[in-house]
Amino acid sequence: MFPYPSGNIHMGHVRNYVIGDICARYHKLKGDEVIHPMGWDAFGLPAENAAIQFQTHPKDWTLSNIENMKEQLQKLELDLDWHRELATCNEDYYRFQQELFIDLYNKGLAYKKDALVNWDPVDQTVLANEQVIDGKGWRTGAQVEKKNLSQWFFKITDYAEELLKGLDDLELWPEKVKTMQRNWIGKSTGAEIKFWIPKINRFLNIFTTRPDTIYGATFIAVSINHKIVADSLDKKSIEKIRNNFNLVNDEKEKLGIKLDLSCKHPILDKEIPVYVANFVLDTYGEGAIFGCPAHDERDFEFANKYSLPIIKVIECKDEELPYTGDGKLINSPKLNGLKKDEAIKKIIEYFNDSGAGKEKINYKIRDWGVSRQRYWGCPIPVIYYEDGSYRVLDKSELPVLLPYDVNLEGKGNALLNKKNWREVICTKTKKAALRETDTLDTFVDSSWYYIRFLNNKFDKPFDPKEVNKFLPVDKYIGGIEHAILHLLYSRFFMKALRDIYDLKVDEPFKQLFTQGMITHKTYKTSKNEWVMPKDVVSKDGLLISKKTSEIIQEGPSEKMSKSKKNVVEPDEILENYGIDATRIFVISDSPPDRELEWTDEGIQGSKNLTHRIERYFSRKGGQIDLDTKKSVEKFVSDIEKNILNFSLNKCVADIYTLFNYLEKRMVFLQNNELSKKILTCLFPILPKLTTDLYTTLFKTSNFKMWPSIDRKLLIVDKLKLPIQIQGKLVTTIDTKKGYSEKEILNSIYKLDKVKNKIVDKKIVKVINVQNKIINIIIN
RNA sequence: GGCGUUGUGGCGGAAUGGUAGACGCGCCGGAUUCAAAAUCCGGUGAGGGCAACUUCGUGAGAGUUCGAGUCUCUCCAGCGCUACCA
Repeated sequence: MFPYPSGNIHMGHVRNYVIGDICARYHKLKGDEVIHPMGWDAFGLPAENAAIQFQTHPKDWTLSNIENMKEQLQKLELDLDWHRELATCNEDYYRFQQELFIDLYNKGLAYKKDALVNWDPVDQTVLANEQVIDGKGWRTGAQVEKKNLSQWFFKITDYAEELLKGLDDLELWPEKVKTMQRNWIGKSTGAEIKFWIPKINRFLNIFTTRPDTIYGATFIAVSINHKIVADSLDKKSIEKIRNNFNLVNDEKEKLGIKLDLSCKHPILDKEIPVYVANFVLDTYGEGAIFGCPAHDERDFEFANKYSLPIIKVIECKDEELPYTGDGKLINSPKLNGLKKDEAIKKIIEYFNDSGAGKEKINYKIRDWGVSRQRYWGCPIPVIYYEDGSYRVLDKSELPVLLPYDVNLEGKGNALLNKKNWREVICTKTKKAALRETDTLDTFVDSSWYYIRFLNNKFDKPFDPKEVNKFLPVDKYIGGIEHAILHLLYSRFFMKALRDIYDLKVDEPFKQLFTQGMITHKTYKTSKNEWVMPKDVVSKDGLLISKKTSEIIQEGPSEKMSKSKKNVVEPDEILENYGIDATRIFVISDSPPDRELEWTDEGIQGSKNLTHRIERYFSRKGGQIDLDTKKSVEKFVSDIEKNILNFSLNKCVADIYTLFNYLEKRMVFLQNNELSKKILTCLFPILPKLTTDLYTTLFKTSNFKMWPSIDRKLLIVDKLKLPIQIQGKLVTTIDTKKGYSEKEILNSIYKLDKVKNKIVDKKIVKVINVQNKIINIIIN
């Protein structure tokens, strides 16, 4: 995943990109065609905030950050395709995004509507549902407000089913991410039932997953934003109710107001009351429910509070109420005796016939709101006429450039005040018009950058031939924090573009690898001030501050963060330990998908390993025999397997194992062909060191291809065969592969350890798993 | 509450159903050094034994199997996501 140019590379970036770099270098050595790009997710709010704070311009701030971070990445000597570099804030990127917007619009996948949207009062912009966490803005943490605004949306809901189904085929994605996406899409199967309201002469549509409990329905509840509320109460009363709802302290407390309406029960000859209730979500289903208190916890609570009847329709004990499990239907003439699933099937059939309802699938996912009331983003290519109508521009009218000269100090979106940019004459109608001042959510930028990487100079967004040839991305590496946002949006984009451009690609990322975060111990003074690790020294068993000599308390290891100051700077680490040691350490201590604790001992140990390898190749002597060749061959095979599995921590273990073995036997390979093999396999992990050593030993820095493995050398004939009695290990014996069971048993029975155990016993059975184990069963 | 995921030495972690603890860190001995760092050699799951050796041991309990860290079920704990989703 490409980074946001915040100013500096941090250790998380280093880990992310080193993992990718090792893969890329390995595949290049294998002769594979590798695309290993880098770019910048360069639009977004921090630039605007920084611009105001530091009296600069978002563009200048962003571009200078990019320059700085690029320099830092280059210090890491990552093998990146810099010719593919892109920044989403540059015209040559976002103009093509405007084309894609037009494509989406023409395909009916972008539309504008009035909607109750999430408003972040601090960032002064709308947020997508995915960007609201616990009712708070994902960046600011501010309580999100509801506002009714006219907004652009992408119709991700059209793809809900495909996005859900597609997850099953993403075998190389972590289960965790797939689960999160499944939950977010939130498919449920049930029925939509029509309830007739005689007084206003209309139906109320209600979605339920439990149509089998229809006979137990004793009330209806709708959301405060439901149409029938607006139709039956005046604005003042609605506001009053809304305020009452907002006053509730306990989020789960149920509140309801009875409307002067009642609904006909769709089967029984009775009417049930209609409430406005605070627990009914207006964004799910149609914003209305029927309450079956006997078999739903919320309905039960509500019914008790407002003394509504509770009718049991599934067999259970009274004290079990509300009972939500399966059971035999009762008190339900058409369904009595049936179990839940049968009852659901039957009642839906009945509704189909009577016209009172039908089977319905419902999704939690909502359309993606992409309008942002901010300056630093991709302008939406739309103009508005004085009568309020709008026109989406033609591609020939692009690009709509983001003006540079704006006043960011004012209130709201700076584009609103940029008159000479905003006011235009429509080229088609010659009428006066105003440009759309909202910009696109930055997640739109990142939803297709991997496509643009294929050809960042192309004069259209992409070349379908290249897309079909190279996509999906084989290996995609990044943090898990994008499990829903970026990774879901990108999947949607890929599918939408597939349908617009008739592409052959269904998914953007074939394999997803989520790397773990980097943690570090935290340090605090007695005044609760955070202290950076580099400012802490150990003295007489105490930790003290280098600067002030205050005593420092050590806290738990937590994710590196500027606020807790428990960070180490990549620049300093590179300076002190070098590229290779840094690379080794970020992959060595933990599997790459788990968290890694940064420690001084750890990075020092990695440094020592690089010295040791250097030293090894400077020494001479020893006899190269078959065992040496075999150990090198095994090394090649293990490293390869572990790189392919992202088990990079095991690669480091393989390195230690190899050198432990060679040094123990005092075999120093020097400029032997075996050294070539070893150095080639080490190259993806330790590019700098191995290049130097290779040059010294072989007078060239041109690595050959990744060595092909001689399978014969991987065969191990010598064998320590475990001998079990009753499945418990008794001893091991040295033998060779392909031993004869009969002969080996004879010798086993002579062993004291075995004799002692089987004396006076009868051997019932001997299980010989050839070359693996022998298990003797006695009675 | 729901879903997912993880539980293995002092620590990070290895183990296609077949010798649990590879490899590293730390620690303990020793060599080298005036001394330290670095380096090198040896040891290091727990209990018992002078020893050969022996018993126990992968969160708990059951099951499948000749054999379970690994598969199944039921719990427990941590982590993550989600949460009035009808």
